[in-house]
Amino acid sequence: MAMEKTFNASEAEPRITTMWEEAGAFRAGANRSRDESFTIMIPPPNVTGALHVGHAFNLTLQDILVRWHRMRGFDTLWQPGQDHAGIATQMQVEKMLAATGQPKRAELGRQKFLEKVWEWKGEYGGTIVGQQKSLGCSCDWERNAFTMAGAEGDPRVGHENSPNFHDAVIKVFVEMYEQGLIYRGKRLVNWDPHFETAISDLEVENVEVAGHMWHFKYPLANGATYTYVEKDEDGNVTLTEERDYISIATTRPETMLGDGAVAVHPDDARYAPLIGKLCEIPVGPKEHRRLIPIITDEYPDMTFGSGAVKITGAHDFNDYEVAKRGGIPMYRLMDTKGAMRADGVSYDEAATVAMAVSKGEQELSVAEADALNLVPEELRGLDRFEARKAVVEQITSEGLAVMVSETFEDEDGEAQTRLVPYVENKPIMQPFGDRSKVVIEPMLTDQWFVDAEKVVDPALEAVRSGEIKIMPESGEKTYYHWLDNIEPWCISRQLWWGHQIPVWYGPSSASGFKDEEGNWSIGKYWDWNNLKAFCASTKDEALSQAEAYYGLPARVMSEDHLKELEEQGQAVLIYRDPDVLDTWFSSGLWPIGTLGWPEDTDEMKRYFPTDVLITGQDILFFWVARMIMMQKAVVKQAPFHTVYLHQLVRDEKGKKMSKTTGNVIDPLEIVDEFGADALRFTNAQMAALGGVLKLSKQKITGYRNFTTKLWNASRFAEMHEAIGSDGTIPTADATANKWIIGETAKVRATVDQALEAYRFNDAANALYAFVWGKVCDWYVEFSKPLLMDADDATKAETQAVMAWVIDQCVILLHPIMPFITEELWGTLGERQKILAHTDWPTYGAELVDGKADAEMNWVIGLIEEVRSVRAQMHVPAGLKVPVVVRNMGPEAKAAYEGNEALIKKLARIDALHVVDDFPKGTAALGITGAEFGLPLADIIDVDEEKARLEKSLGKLAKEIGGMKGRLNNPKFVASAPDEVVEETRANLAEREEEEGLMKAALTRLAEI
RNA sequence: GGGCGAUUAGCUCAGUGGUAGAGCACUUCGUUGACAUCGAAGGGGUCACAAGUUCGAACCUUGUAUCGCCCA
Repeated sequence: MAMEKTFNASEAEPRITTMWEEAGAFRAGANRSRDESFTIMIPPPNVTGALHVGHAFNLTLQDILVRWHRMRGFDTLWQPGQDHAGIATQMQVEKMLAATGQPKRAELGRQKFLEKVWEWKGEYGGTIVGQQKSLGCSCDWERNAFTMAGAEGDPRVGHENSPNFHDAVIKVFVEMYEQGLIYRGKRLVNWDPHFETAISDLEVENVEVAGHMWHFKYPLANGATYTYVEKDEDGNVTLTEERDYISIATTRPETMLGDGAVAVHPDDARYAPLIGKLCEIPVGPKEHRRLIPIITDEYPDMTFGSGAVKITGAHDFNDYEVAKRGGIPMYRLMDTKGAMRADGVSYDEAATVAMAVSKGEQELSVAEADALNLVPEELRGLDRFEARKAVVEQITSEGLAVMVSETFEDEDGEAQTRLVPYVENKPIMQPFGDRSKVVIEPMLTDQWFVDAEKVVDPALEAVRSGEIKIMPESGEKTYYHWLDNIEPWCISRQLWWGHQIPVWYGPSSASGFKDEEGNWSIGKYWDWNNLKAFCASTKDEALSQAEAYYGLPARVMSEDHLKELEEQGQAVLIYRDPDVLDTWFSSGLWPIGTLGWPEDTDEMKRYFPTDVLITGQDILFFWVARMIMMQKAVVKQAPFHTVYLHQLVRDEKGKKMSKTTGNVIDPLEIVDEFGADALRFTNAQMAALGGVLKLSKQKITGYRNFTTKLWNASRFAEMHEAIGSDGTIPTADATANKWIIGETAKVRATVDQALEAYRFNDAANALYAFVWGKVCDWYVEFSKPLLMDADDATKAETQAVMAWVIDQCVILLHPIMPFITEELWGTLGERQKILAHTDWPTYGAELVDGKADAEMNWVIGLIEEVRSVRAQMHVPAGLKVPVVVRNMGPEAKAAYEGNEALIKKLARIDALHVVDDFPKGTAALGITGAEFGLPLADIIDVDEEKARLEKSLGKLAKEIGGMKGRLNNPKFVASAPDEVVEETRANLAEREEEEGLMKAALTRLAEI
């Protein structure tokens, strides 16, 4: 049955996917024929996710490596799975609840809500798996893992065989806690006021927005004054002014209420007399204006604004550091929703305490400072942006805004000047929650942290020592830079969907649990700032820890009953931390958690440590570095030996793809339109190490055309019964056959070398050039006379060679283009095994026949030269012409005679005449080994031919000049490697031979 | 401001010391026994700039310019 003219991807791909699945083709260890294992852990996509081009790219590279290793007989595992994605999933489910008119999250309560999440996950969590399959990903899908597997409520849908990831996460937390690597503390974190949780840096998008910079006067205490002097670069005084204030610029006036100090640079002469003095925050009730100290710190930039900055430690990351260094109190101003605080004592009382602190009369612990609400009554409860307006308004109306003069036209059109508050309109970088889209608030809160400094050293060492290699190398520099300056890692999230922190709290002490009358009286002994934490894998363990600690029975109180404490009796009550762990904490354990750790599983033994991690450069810190740190901390091993980082996939112009720009390419649409193979080949082809990834439909179209080309070459082979090789390397007599066998061997070596070095683009380009440029352009053409006009033996030989060559193309292309190749494999022969399990070839240079190689290159050169001259001399394409030759050397004679049929056909020559002299009007061919010419007396255009020859001569002269120059330089001959000198000599000889021919031809032309 | 990187054909990009490349686009020709999702031929480059190292530099060194990305 004749093959269709093109490959029908949309019909074949699902069919082949099913075939692979039914055959269990991708199970761990499938097609294994050797002991070495090869493991890749998929970077787990969010369970809420849908496949985008970045995934498609990333997955293509992984699949190429995995299929390549599987075909080579490695014990191969590509571990798939999904990440539970705390915020994203919670958000998705809340949306669904709203859309379907169900009760809200808060109304449902934690337990019920989590049931809904699990339901949702069961229904939609597998979406991306199907999409990954449609790309041809050869993961062991039966092992699909999930980072929440085994957690409370897990109904095991879609990740039936996942190891109990929850156990692994909890065990690691407990172990790290016990080793002192995890602690709880009050620190500044990125706070999302919409979701009311801490979020990671990764979930923050810094966006440049139009902002304002207000300039305010902070009056000096007690009406003090100083001489403010400004100088230019040369030290000339440009401004002298008596001032009773210090000028402060801010983009966030509402945070002024929480200022703890004003800082200036220690080298800033302008403010030197003010150091140690107090100044007034120009906002809040007059009678309770707070005074704050003027301190020095390296942080302020003397050249920026006034050079003085206000320090609000509880609401700004830079200020936080300054405040820590300078012992400046940090006053939190907002609640979890980003509104100004309404809790605590009155402003008067709070301000009085803060004043005492400023004056050094009192000290506050971090917790005490945090408890103090310094928001004036009239601003309490206001949204932070409303509060900003109010603060600006108050300060300005009081005349404490810095004023500048402005020109305006009065009613009569006269130019006038007036003083206006100095407010700069300027772009500022503002942090937004990537999901909530609200402005992120740096907020001082109680959170759990991994003491990263304590686990960073083994992770740094792993890369420094070469145990782990990061590609491209620039990634290693970035890695060092980040790890050398590592910050504590906030791992708690105020969410419900996630691994709940395995810590229970109780009172710090059980002494005095009974009052004088012997009655139980627990509640008043709770000091919320001084709790005892019990960290344990299970509730029962926590309880026994607590009982041992208190010497009394302990029980876990329900979260809902915190306030009923007093009513409880007969036991110490402890409660569980309601927060959950950062999703990255669990995905940090991905390499071991998916393999069943902490159980001593067969998979851990076989597949860990894994081999390569392929992921986006953007999560080097957030995931890769943390995985290395955690695996090193937990199992004392590096999780992988190679990290391959790639960039973001962009549109054809290099722009980020985004829905708002409308330049998003949907990989699933591409698969529908062009087939998965075309997308995959494009991905491989653009995967230059460290390169910018620009994807365009045009490029994909080109590689779709390539699949068609391969299909049609196979179709040709099929038409001539040149199919069904059994894999035996054929032997050949015909030079063309010998040659293509050698070319195949060469490309196999190139592809292996390229993949060995993760140079996917080199592998793809080599295969493209081979299949299209060698097999289709030349070998198929060469084979035609051999298959159709030659003797039976030659025909049979050529059939065998072509069958083998096409099979090799299909095998070598399989890792990049699995579908069309699997289809061809099935179409072109009766096979022992499916292509995905076919042995990868190992033949090499021994198949290259140097003589055949040289001969075919000479033949190709001759054909190209004839075609070129024909085209330039306007010989009609269909017209067959004779060729004349003289002074034919033995090699040229053998080469010509051995391939006469091909040459005649491809160059459209009807006969070769050996002559002593070229007839007049013969166009010379620049071929070595003989003088060939095209006798074109009737049609030759003398001027055109002259121009052509002169052009060739010009090129030759340039080349010859360069080579002669080098060879005449004794230092070149002395210092260059011998083979380079030899090569140059040989090359020069050939070019000079050609030059001779051209010159002779030019002379003859002059005779016409 | 700090860090990392880029600059090669009209476009997108390979190219780690030895004759400047590919794909696309462009021009001309072509229904030649697989393929018009094709074939043949062709045009097109001071390898950003400057200095240095070297027999030899797109490649190594230094500086300059411009443009990205990440972090502040």
